[in-house]
Amino acid sequence: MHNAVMDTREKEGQESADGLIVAVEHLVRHVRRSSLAGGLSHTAASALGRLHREGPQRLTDLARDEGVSQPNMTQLVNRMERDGLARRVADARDGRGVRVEVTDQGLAVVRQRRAERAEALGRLIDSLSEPERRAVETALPALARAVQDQARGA
Amino acid sequence: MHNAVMDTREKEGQESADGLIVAVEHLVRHVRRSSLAGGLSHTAASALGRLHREGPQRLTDLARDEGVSQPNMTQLVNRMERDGLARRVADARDGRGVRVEVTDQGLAVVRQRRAERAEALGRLIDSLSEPERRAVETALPALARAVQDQARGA
DNA sequence: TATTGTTATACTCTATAACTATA
DNA sequence: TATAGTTATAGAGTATAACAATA
Repeated sequence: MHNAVMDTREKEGQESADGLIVAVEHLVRHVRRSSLAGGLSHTAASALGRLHREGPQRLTDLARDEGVSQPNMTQLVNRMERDGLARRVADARDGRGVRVEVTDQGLAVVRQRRAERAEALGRLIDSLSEPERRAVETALPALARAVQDQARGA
Repeated sequence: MHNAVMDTREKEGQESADGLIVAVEHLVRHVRRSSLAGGLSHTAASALGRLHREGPQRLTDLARDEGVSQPNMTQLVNRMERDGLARRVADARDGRGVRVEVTDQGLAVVRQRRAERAEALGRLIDSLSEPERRAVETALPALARAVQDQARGA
């Protein structure tokens, strides 16, 4: 029995993923919908969250890390600046560059949004059985780690 | 120890969610990025997937179920029709309505896209330990079920 | 010459308001 | 009058190409 399992080990993830991907799609949609409150778009929230976690950053670096084009990030920063969520400051060391910072207002919105998402996930988790809850607390961090490992490898 | 745990049981989901939401955000982003291939937008893929699962539907029903406005769905169906992924057919029972169907080409694209997402998730799962894998196989369906229960309640 | 950022342009996706046609 | 759908309009988010300014 164990040998058979080990022999097909490489295919296992693939096979179970076929069924699991539907579950992930439902979860993805739910989380995305729960976080649109606060008037903050997904894109803006993601960029602001990064600026919050990692501090002020070059526009180019922010574009690269967020996986969007440089013109896209220029426009996103324009919108965030207009909405009082972020600001541009000149880069003292490089006359070509600008550094993007979160404003206090932007910070407050980021926190509110994260709380909303956490609350939505918390409601989900509360409705689970105790073993399922433990499984979630193992599975989610493990998957997040796998995502980061894969990002590094790729 | 167990008593203390049980006493704070109601708050547990909320507290762990604060940390888990970061994991979910990483997973959400990863899954979304892995599925943009095939030239199919997230919106179109979601609508096509539903039409595939549930069969031809009224445009209004599709808009409601997908959680978008009716004009939005009109335009989305326009784009999908133009791209050969779906078609409008007159509703025999109601002269006002149209039914939206997936074309064979649309079906092929939906299948390809789902396979891509499943492969991406499969790669993630393959990099986990055996206990983590089992946790994922418990956690994801449980969360998906919780999402659906919540959608019904709300 | 290479890099940083912006501007120009175009397309998808989204919403609300106004409209047409049918029930 | 109410419902199904489209059209009009506007704004966010995305990309590539062309450009300006600095290194």
